[in-house]
Amino acid sequence: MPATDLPRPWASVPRQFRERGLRWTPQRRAVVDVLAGTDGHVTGAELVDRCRARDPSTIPSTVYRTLDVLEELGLVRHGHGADGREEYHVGPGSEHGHMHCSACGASREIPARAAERIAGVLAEAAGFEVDVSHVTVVGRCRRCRRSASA
Amino acid sequence: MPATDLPRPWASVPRQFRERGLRWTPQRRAVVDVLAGTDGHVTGAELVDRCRARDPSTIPSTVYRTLDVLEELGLVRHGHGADGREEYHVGPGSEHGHMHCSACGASREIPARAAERIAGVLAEAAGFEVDVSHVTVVGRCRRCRRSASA
DNA sequence: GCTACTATTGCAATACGTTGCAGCAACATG
DNA sequence: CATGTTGCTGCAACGTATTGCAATAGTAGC
Repeated sequence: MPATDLPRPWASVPRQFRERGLRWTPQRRAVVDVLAGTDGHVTGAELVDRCRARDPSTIPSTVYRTLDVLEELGLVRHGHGADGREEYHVGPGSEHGHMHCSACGASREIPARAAERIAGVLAEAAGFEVDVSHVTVVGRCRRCRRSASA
Repeated sequence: MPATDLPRPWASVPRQFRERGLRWTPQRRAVVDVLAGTDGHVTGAELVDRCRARDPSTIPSTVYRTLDVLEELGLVRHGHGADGREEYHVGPGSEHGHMHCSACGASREIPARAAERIAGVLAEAAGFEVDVSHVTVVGRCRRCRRSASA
């Protein structure tokens, strides 16, 4: 199985691993395969499930440890959903936080423009540099506000 | 044990329970007692531990369920720490989010003024009404930024 | 292809929270 | 004070995530 089997953004991952003295194992490849077929976000548990679907012998701790490594390499980022569970953003370039409506359960991305302004506010007020992609704010979305006030 | 044993802001809690058709039980009283002796924030696990310190027979699920009820009554609010664990803010009037520095581990409150501006940004950009006290943003604090750039 | 080095795996144990359910007990009522 | 309702508790099982450790298996070098 040549490494070129991996889709575009992931093709060079095995090399990145080895260059760092890390090892490219079947288990890691499985996780990366699953991530490559994932669009946007996944929770840790979902990822474990999908890996298990391919290989029932998959061990959760291995998946989580692989995700840690991938995060160090900058290939995924993780945050926490409204309920505090791990949530992974796949692929660099998709940095964004989330807004979660506690009324209807919907989750939307925070627009980049808004995220920038928020980062600006915290930088100015407290000198704090926010990791935008780690943020999930909870509240009520436009629709639920309207129907509540009606 | 008269209800007046409970410190100021909690004295009327038993009544609030009963008025809603809820019951005032020894277990609930224990949780409220512990909360009354708590300043600011606690994690769920901490709360369970403190309850167990008073009464080793305390059951975690009872504590968590009591916290849910107290939150519905508006007596506590919960958010999620940087690692996604439950974190309770004790007492109304202390609505605030947190900034957690992933470098040094410190946690500070988000200044009310900044929180307002952030809420404004999201309301304007997406019509979203943020529950400020549920927010924990992760990033780097002023000090860690400085030492990193040096 | 074989070897040595050591990064990873698998597993078991642990921590934090949640949920379903049967039995118990608060409390309003008479 | 006895009683009926039904909200709560305790328990056990489960879901999600993390950690320590011994055994395994990638890799580089020969």
